[in-house]
Amino acid sequence: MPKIGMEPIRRRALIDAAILAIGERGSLDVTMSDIAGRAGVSTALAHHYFGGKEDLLHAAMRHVLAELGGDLRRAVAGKQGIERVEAVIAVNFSPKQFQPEIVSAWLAFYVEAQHSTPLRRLLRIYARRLHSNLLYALRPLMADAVARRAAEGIAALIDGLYIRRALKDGPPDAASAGALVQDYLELQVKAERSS
Amino acid sequence: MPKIGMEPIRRRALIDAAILAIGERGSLDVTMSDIAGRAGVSTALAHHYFGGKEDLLHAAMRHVLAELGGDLRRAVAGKQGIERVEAVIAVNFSPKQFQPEIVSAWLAFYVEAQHSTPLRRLLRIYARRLHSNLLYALRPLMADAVARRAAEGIAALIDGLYIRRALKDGPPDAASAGALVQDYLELQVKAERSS
DNA sequence: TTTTCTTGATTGATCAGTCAATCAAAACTA
DNA sequence: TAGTTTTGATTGACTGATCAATCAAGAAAA
Repeated sequence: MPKIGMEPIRRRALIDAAILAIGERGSLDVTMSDIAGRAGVSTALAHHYFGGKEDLLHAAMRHVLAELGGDLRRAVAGKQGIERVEAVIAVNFSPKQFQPEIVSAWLAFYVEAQHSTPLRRLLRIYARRLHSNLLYALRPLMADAVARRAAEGIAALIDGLYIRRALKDGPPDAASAGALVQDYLELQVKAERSS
Repeated sequence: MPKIGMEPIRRRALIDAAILAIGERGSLDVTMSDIAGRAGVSTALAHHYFGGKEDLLHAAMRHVLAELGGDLRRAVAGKQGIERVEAVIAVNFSPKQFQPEIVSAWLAFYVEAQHSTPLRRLLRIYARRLHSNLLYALRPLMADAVARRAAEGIAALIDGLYIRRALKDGPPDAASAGALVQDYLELQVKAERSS
């Protein structure tokens, strides 16, 4: 039943399968055979479309990153100040992004980035964008040094809550995890007002 | 030059080598041959003393955990309230614990714990102890619900800063990472006093 | 001599990656 | 239209490399 124009369909199926496999296993230590099987094709086809395992894994990571990046861009569009920060937090704890499989995949990519320069570069770009996003929104609300620290803290809190989610430890639901970060933000803003 | 009583020496050397290897690689995906080589022995000897790879890795993790646990117990001994919380924070960002290799090893263990029940159990025990430690110290300082949230937040912040350390992102030195958590603690305490 | 420590060599399993062959739609031709 | 060729899609079978685990044998103390 081969038809023309299968390529984009297969690529997408393989990427989705890879993310799911990585998310379930919690690490990049998955076999091509597992991924291909989930996508309903042979390993040879995965190699045909992606070249090698690394390429497929990197494509999967780029997909996860682009997905979050897109959500983030849409969420902050036109927003300023505290509303903008709240939007950033909300996206990170949205049902779509805070899914256990996606969170686990993130953690796996973080680990891999430690010894893969291209992956680290990708993550660095995303981290920088998040940071400047937060900083831009926080600067009108507080002194520069405080804003920098707050941005740093929010980013770290999000990462920490992601880890704890992957381990099924910590706050069980997205809502209370998000509330915890919101609370941190409010504390910083209040402290600044009373100074 | 085999002598008697080598066992403890070799075990220790192999565990140290394993931690170093895991820390450098940033994941548990290290070979017995690598570990044994670092310890200056053959792979066969590693199997002789530890049975299998898993056992050695678990022993390494238990060692890292025991080390931090010991430091923690010593640090909080006799301390109460805010001093106790500060001691907990200080230990987590001490030069010994915040070393890049140790931090990377932690991250690797976190990842592995996602699909290893015994490892998850070990981590869970440690996490609980940390949590109740913080809670016990925070309760006199603030309302119960607030104390719980603060404990949750401090733990998540520490984890988040560990991740960022492993990725060489975020605050570069232990001091400013620790200061960030201290700042969070102070905000919570101040907010409580003014309510 | 016995016991403890140690290893080289080997085995078996797992996997990424390759390749030549198949299949079926699409495009072309008479 | 009917037949033929081309082309993209797809796979099973194979290869080579890596690695955990085993084992029987050797070397040095006791």
